[in-house]
Amino acid sequence: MREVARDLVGATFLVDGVGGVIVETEAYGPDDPASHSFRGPTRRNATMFGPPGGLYVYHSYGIHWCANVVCHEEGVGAAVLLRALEPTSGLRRMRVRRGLDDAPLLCSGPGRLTEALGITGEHDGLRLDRSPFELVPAGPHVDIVAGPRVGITRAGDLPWRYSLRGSIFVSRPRPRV
DNA sequence: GGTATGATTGACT
DNA sequence: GTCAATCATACCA
Repeated sequence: MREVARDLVGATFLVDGVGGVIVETEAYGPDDPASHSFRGPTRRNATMFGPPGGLYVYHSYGIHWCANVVCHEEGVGAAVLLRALEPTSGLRRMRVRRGLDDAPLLCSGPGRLTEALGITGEHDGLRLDRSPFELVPAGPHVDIVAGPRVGITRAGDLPWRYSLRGSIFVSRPRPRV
């Protein structure tokens, strides 16, 4: 799933026509203490064990939604967290949903991203290759920076955060350039 | 049934 | 830099 995480950087992701270019992702896999799938299937993470190419959405801190792309590693649940994107389409709707004007603040963080795109728990388990989603692969020349993942309490040393080098749209703890 | 915790964010010192 | 908000989920009894 680290490969998927890298491939997603630079891809264009839209929900109902609203979205942009993915600039930051994180990989969560099997044998990964920080992954929701680590302790086996539960009600929340069931989607992670479902078909690859689905969207895994969960509620975080009782406040935010976080969106992941499901992928499998040897049949075990794995996913890629979408952390940030560069807004390119539907800026107006994003600004209304976020209550902000500043473009770099619209989607620079997993909770912000889902709010701007209108992703909620109702999207959990849906397939990404169907409406309202659109996922356009990145071009061949994507300059990626790898670094430690953000906000986790276990396995914090694994460099499974990937971001677009130099992008101002990545989330707060800026990756080392 | 009860409690601890978190893949975050925004406000405040 | 520090800290509270806020609640679904997971885990334990």
